[in-house]
Amino acid sequence: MSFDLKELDEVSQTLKLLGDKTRLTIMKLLENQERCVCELVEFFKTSQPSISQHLRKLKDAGLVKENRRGQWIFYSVNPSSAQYELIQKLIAFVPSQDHALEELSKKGVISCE
Amino acid sequence: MSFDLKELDEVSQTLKLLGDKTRLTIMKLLENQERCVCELVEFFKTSQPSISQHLRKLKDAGLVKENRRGQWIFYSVNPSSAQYELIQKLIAFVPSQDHALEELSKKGVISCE
DNA sequence: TCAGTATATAACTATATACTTATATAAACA
DNA sequence: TGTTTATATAAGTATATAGTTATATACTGA
Repeated sequence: MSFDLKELDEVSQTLKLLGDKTRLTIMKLLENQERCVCELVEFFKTSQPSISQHLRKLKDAGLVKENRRGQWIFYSVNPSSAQYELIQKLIAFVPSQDHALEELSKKGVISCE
Repeated sequence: MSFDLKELDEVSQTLKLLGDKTRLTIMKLLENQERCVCELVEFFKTSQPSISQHLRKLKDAGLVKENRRGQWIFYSVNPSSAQYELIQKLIAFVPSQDHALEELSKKGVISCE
């Protein structure tokens, strides 16, 4: 397989992964800081297994990395990914989620530690 | 629905569309010039309905436009799309298909007019 | 008007995907 | 050690998607 074919696969695979609203938003949320699974579950108001499965896909693709601290597993963008530059450019087009995050921290939901 | 939600939908919808290797490559091929359906069918060595259906999705999303000239329908990138800037940035990451196009034109396949 | 060519659409099928519920694993702490 | 909390995984289901084959539409030129 040529280098070009591999690259095309990688780019389209990355776009397919981020073509899901939940995963795209997760990457946006991780843009500047790590987040634990429980924060993401609260944010999306969905089930914990659903978030875990999305994170698993992002991790398998090397787009995020995990870091366990005690009971919590914190996820962050993986800057070593071959797709890092592409990801950065992509999430620049995703609207900031700051207002929604604020709502959550007002309610005291976001605080794992 | 808030503006942000709409934008998130639009971006993820665009990424989902381009998360398919065929459609991503079509957008790359249309980067600098229009192409008729028959050229794309030859290029991908796949069925005509398959290409037509991919083009239909890209057109429904407003990413490409069509221009009939005689029997042929030429597709090109739609610069008026709200996603145009995103698309431009994305396809910059897709490897050039020039070598493969050369093969085709050598064989005289690409010449609709 | 008819035959040929280019393209689109419809119907069907096979596969992929996302979500749910149930359960397993791992750490914390009493 | 037993309980609680955080997270992952497995299995099942419903929906979405891409491709195929068959057919329809539209243009061209004799």
